[in-house]
Amino acid sequence: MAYRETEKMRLRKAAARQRIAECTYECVAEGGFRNARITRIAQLADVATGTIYRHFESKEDLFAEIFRQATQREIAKVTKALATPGSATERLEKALRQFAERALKGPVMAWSLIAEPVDPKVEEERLAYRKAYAGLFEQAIREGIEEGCIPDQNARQSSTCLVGAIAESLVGPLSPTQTNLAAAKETENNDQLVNTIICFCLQGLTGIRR
Amino acid sequence: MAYRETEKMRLRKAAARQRIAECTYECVAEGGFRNARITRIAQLADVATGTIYRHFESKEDLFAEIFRQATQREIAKVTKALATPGSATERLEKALRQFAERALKGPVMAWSLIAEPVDPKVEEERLAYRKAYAGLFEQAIREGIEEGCIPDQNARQSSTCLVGAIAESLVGPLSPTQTNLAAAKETENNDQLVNTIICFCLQGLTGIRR
DNA sequence: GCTATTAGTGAATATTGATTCATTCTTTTG
DNA sequence: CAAAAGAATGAATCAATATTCACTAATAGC
Repeated sequence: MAYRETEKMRLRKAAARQRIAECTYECVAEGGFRNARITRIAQLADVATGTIYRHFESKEDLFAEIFRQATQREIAKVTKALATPGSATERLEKALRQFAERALKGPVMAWSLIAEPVDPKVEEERLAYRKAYAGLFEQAIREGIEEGCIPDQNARQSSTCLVGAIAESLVGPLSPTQTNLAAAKETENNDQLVNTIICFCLQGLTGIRR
Repeated sequence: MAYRETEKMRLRKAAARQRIAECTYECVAEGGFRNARITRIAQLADVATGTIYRHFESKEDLFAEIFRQATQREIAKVTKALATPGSATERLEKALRQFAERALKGPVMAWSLIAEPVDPKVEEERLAYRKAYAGLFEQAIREGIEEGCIPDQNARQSSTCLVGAIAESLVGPLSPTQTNLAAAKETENNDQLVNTIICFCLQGLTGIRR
C-alpha cells in the first residue's frame, strides 16, 4: 500500500469540483444551458475536458447540480423576504420585488431556471424548484386570505399567475429587455417596470386599486 | 424542348409542399420544434428526406413558414374576439378567453409559439407575432383607458403581464396540465382554471374586484 | 528514491441529426 | 416510342459535441 487519499488531496479535489461548478454557472448565466459547452467550461475552469468527467458523471448531472445550487439561492432570498414582519400583502410585495430584481440582474439565468427546456434530470430539479416557489407564494396568499387582506381564491393558481406575469415581463420572449438591452440597464426604467408589474400582480390578487 | 412544367405538375407539387407543411405542424404540435426531426416529417408526409429540400431551403425555412402559418391563425382568432361590440373590458375578456382556450387545446403548440427557443429565422417570425399580439392587447387596453373602464397605465407592460400570466398558467412549467394531464382533460376543471386566470388578469388591469 | 495508486490530460471516438448528390423514376412533347 | 427535363430518392457525408480511454503526471507511504 503506497497511496491513500489524504486530507490535502480531498480539499484540492473539492476545490476543483467547485471551480468547475462555478464556471458552469457562469456559462449558463451567459447563454443558458443550451449554449454551455463542456469544452468551454473546461477552458474557463482551466482543466482538461476529461477532468470534468472525473468530477461529474455526465453533462446532465453537472447541469442538475448547478441548477440545484442556483435555485437554492433564489429560494432562500424569497423565503427571507416572506419572513419579514408586516401584513401578507406587504410581505408578498417584498417577495415579488426580490424575485423581479433578481431576475432583472441576471435575466438569462432567470430564464434558464424558469423556462429553458432542459434534459430530464435537470427538469426533475426544476420540478422541486417550482414546487418550492409555488409553495412559498401560495402559503403567503393563504395567510393573506386568513388575515382578510386578500379575497378568497385558488392560491395555487394565483401564485402561478404571479410567476408568469413577472417571468414574461422580465425574461420572456415578450420582454422589453430582449429587444432593448441598452434600455434595460437604465435603473430608473427598471424601477418603473418592477413597480408596474407589482401593481398589476397585487391588483390581480386583491382586486384593490393601488 | 421536351418537358415543361404543366398545371397538373404545379398542383401536385403544391400539394406535396402543403402535405409537408401539415406534417411539420403535426410534429411541432406533438413535441415542439426541438423534437421535430426532418426524417420523421418525411415519414409522416410519405416522401424521402431529400424531397423536403426540394420544397424548402432548409429546416429553418420550413419551420419559419410553419410558424408564420400557425401564428396567423391565432392572431386572427384574437382579432375577431376584440372586434365584437361591447366595452373594452368585455372585449378583452373575450379575447383572453379565446387565447386561453386555444392554448389549452394545444398546449405544446402554444408553448412553441410563445416560449420555445428557436433558430434565428423562426425567432424573426416570432418577433412579428409578438408585435401583432402585444399590439392587439395594447390597443384594447388603450381603448379601455379612454373609455374610462381601465385606469391609466403602461398599456404595453400590462399586455405583457396578461400574456405571461396566461402562458405560465396554461403551458408553462408551473402549469397544472404539465403534471396532471389526465385532470387537464376534464372540461369543468379547465373552465374553472380559465375563469380564475381571467379574473386575476382583469383585476390586475382594472383594480376592480369581480 | 522507488513503487503503487490515483488524478489529469486531450486526441480519438461515438452519436445525433441535418444536408447533399449521384442515381432512378416520371412527365412532357415531337 | 424516344429524348429531354425535372422530380424524387435515400444512402453517404458533414458538422457539432459529448464522452472515452490510453497515456502522463502527481502524490503517498515505505
